[in-house]
Amino acid sequence: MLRTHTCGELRKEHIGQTVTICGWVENKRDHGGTIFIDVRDRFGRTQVVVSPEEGEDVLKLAETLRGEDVISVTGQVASRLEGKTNPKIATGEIEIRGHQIQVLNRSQTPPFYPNQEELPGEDLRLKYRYIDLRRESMQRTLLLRSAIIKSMRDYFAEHQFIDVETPVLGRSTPEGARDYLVPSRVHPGKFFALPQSPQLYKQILMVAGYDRYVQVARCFRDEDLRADRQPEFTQLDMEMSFVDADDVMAMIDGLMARLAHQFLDLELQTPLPRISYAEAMRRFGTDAPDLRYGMEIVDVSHLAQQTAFRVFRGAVDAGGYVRGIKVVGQASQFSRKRIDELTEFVKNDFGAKGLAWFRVEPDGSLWSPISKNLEPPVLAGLQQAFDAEPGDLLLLLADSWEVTCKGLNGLRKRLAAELRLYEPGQFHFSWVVDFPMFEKDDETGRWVAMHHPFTSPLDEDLPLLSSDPTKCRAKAYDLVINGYEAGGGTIRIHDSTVQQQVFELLGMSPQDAGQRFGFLLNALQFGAPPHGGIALGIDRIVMLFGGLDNIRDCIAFPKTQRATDLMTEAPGEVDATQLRELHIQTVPPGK
RNA sequence: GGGGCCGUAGCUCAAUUGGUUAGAGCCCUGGACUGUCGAUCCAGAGGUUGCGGGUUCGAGUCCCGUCGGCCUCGCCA
Repeated sequence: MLRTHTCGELRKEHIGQTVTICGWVENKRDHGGTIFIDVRDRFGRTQVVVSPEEGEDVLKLAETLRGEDVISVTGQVASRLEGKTNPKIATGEIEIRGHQIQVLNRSQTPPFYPNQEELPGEDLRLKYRYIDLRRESMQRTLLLRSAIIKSMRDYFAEHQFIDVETPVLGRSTPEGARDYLVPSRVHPGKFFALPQSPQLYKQILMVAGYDRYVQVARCFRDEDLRADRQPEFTQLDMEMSFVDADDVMAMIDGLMARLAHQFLDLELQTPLPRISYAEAMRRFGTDAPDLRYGMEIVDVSHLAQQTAFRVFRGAVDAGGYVRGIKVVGQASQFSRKRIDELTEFVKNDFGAKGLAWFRVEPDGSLWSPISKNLEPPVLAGLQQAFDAEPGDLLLLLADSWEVTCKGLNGLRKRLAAELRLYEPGQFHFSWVVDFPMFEKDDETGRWVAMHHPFTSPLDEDLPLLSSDPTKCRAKAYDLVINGYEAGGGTIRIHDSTVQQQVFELLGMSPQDAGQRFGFLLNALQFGAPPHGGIALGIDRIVMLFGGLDNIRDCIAFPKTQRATDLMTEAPGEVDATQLRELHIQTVPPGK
């Protein structure tokens, strides 16, 4: 070892010892005679003092040091002078008298410093990620991530789960997200796909009798990025045999309680609250509602049927809805300009035709640019439906079910953030359950599986598979934390006739199904136990637990929004030779 | 593919309705200084205003295009 101690561990009790520390020069304060150097490693910061009595050589060397140089310092631990301690750092009561300094490596002047007060632009941080990762907050997050993953692994190990690795090179399955493809050199014209999740493998492990499987698995999806979405991300993937949905959720309840206790100092009440998909859509307009605050959606479609006002009446006559939310007591905060911004927001982002709004006047009446179009009983009905008090602001959308859901969810989230309807350290964990089995694909108009085609229907909904599949609900459950989908899972079909029925509903012939998932269907015929599981988004959980607002800050080497790596400049060009070996020809993008 | 915000010194930012030689702090270079911890003080260096066009007597500022970063809709079983 080149050192005897880290930069974070020396205390008063070490006074008198001769030690060697190594680290980066964080700061230098040169008084001409005496020089102070703060040496930093990931464990902390220690002050080194070089005074003239240490000798000409070491003093001269100390003068030349610059930020981010890597040095080792040998010297005696000493008490700081009376009144010169630094309570801001853990080692602030001591300092090292720098008898000997060795420069292990000089640093060029870096584009930015890890301790600079204003964060540089994110592109710079990503290009020089090795410097960005020296920042204390990045190190704190990666340490948190490491600790969370360790705790998860410990938990599952304690519950008899076996960690099994599954392939990264797999077979492309056309459903779901776009695949990242890997060409096969050995098989011209054929491709591997990187896994979107280890879904099929873990089911096969259940057939193989492993009973409880867990893996920290890297997953890949070639879709556009968001603040909470990366093209490669990490799942805590698990699967259990001989269980139903309650068992899987209970297992995760235990994990979440453990993590919340350990990392958030929060005692979760388990079982975690559950809400059905239908209720979530009705009350919050999303399958991942943020339950830290209210501002629930109110449906006033029944009133819209009683008015001649075309905007409202037209929406319901066309099979749509009039629904809205109430901003309590904040009407005065909403200028015309701000409401116009919200209107543009729902138009641009969710395809709403407009935004209707009402201010509740001191006398309790509703004022709005459109109130003259509404009959007094309708206005009274609105006020009653929203339980509107003076000072409240009502925001309504008259549109299809989907647009009212998306728009009101968007408004609700945006306003909650702007109006600070929740505290920074506040958390809400819940389950959303009873998802529909099927949803309509807007492009093709076909029915597709909402989760995946192996999801089991609810037992009581089995008859609906033949009578009214759209009403059929699935044994699917999503873990939602503060409005983010933190995980999702299902109980799988283990009955081949049910599986066939589902394939048929999805428009898949037995031949189609066999071609796509033959290996799984085969496996299911050789003694498949009832089984189910879940995958948790580790990056998102770290993001939430760390109080961060973007997933890149929880990943050591993330991609930009355009799915590139600014540090390595991946993706990059490859040699023609490589392409030839892979039997690949590239076609320039069409205009 | 659509909507939005941003791009000025190595970094973070400023620059009046379009108007003189584009400024500040930090960093960097040199100097002074024996107890600082955002050290201090003095001096200095540092600019293709992302890039390319255009409008104008005159563009960091306005217009068009383009590149890059971020937010978002679509997309993400």
